[in-house]
Amino acid sequence: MAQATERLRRYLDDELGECRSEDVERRLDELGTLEAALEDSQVETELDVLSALANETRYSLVRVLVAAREELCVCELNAIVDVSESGLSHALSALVDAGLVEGRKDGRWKKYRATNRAVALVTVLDGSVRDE
Amino acid sequence: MAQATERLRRYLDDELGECRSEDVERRLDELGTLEAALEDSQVETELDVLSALANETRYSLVRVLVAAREELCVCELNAIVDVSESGLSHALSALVDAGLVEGRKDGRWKKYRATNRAVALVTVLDGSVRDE
DNA sequence: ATGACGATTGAAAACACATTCAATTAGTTA
DNA sequence: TAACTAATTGAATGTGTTTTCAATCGTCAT
Repeated sequence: MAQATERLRRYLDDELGECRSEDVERRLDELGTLEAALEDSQVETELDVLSALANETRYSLVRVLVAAREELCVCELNAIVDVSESGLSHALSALVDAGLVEGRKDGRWKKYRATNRAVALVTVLDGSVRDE
Repeated sequence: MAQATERLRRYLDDELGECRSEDVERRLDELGTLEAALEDSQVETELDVLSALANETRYSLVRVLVAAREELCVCELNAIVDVSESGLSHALSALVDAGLVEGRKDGRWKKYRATNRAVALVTVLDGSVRDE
């Protein structure tokens, strides 16, 4: 960190023409404010959501459930992804934890549907990737 | 797969009251259509974007660059994250590959800014996580 | 030119994750 | 109750990712 702030001092010196140690302090403070703009717990949740989506199996499931606009049975989702029955169950469990899908038991079948969160994210992701 | 479609047949039988093999075929076809609604290459890109974001170091960088609304020097970003100089460079490189940040060389300094894609995703993610 | 500095790169080590297998739970039917 | 089926769970393994270290590239100053 000592090395790093020294470099920052030189950078600010370059940018501002001059730079006292209080300028470095101020900049560090500004950067810290940018980072802390959001609660830690919320950032943590966002990372959990991203981690849940960042996997081919799970993302396929979410995409299909969003596109379906209705709940689908596990036995139907089985036809979508290329993992074992157990792997599918693990995937769905992770998506539930991330608040991306909701599960409901219906007799001996279990059905899952996409949450609003999943719809919003898939929609924006589609849009932001389509128009490069 | 043989086992799986057999289960699907029983499920459709439950749901429809009856189920011939053509009903199973039709349902499998419908599910395939849902999955294939988007080009493979685009889904691949979306997964790359998600993978790039799904990491504490990289997500912190993106958040700060989005919040900053201006380009920041690598030496400034160094103060944000808790990795080595080399680790920071690797992280930024991955973000560039995913189209989430853009880099520009300015003399001996290098500056990065968030792309529209990054702004859109962070914004929606914030919104969708805030209102549970 | 030479040295110092900012930043990046590639390879290795440390670490985390996804998938499977085996066992289990819970619902349904006989 | 016992047998069957749908789905889940936990542990283990294999695979991929993150991080660091060392070396390198480009820029600026002397």
